Amino acid sequence: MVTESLKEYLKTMYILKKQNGHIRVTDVAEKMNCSKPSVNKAINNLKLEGLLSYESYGTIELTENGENLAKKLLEAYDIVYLFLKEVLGLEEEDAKIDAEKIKSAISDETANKLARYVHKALGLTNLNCNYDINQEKCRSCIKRTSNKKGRNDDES
Amino acid sequence: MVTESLKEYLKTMYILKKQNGHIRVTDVAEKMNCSKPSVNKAINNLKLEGLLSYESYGTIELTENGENLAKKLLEAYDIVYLFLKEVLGLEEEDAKIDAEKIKSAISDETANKLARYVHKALGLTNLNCNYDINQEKCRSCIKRTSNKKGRNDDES
DNA sequence: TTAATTTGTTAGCTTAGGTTAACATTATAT
DNA sequence: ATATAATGTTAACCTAAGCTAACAAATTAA
Repeated sequence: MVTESLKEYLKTMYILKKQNGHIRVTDVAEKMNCSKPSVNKAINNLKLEGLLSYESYGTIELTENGENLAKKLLEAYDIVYLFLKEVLGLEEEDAKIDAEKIKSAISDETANKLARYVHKALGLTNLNCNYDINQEKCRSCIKRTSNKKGRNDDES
Repeated sequence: MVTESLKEYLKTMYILKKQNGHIRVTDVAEKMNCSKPSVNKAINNLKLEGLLSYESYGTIELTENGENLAKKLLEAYDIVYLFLKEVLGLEEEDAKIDAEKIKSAISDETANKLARYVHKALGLTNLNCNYDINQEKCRSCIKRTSNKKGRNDDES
């Protein structure tokens, strides 16, 4: 079973892979504020779930399934963060904290509806944007649009 | 420590008290889809936290602290539910499921900002409404206001 | 190239939250 | 009033998630 905790590890690993090109136990432990043995346990469990491949002292690689799940979770984080910060007007730090918690709680359906809503609320047009955490499509598209606000073609 | 799980029990007990006038182990177990021994454990822990008073085979009563916390949690549930259903347009069942999860995840600050936002989004005026789950102030005020929409005095 | 440091693993423990089976108590119906 | 049913409790167990201490492997510096 992929628990909430395991999802956190998975997401962290995905980000580390993008940032550093590799995933190390130590780095995961540091980012997650937990011990290395805890990371080890998570690795074993994620491996059992087919979300990553790993052999002792080897390199950690997310499988296709693992990467897809990580992306999905990160997309949810991103859209919730945007909503809290840009729509509700929370402070950045508060928005991050709550987005982190909310993103694990919501269904795909809710995430999708929220994405759609946030885009409209902020006057954005490109709903096919994927909120890619790395390219930060979503945040940049907000910055882009905030300069020429008012545009808002309705297609829902 | 008042864990998420304990909060669920507390909230359920508060509702049962309002609905039935009393709180019984069996009813809590049924509402929570868990065993009676689990309820027993929760009772002991909530008692340790000073959130309810109880003696074996006696009656369960929330303390003032317990009642206040329960109310706060329920208010959060209500406002999140409203947002999901009325603003995002989720199906009732989906909204309930996600509201249940989200309400435990968000900070007071987020709940307040969301309440404010939902009221504005729906054209409501009485922001001092307390979203009392029992009197359903909030839902009824929506029904009330939806007949004379357009009114919207800004005071944030 | 070997000693020191960093990184990863294992073993054993703790806590929170849940379970079932068995028992105790209280309430109800005859 | 007492047998039956409903309700509440206890004991013993399980799992997930974390921890520390100790050890093993790999990397880096001397």
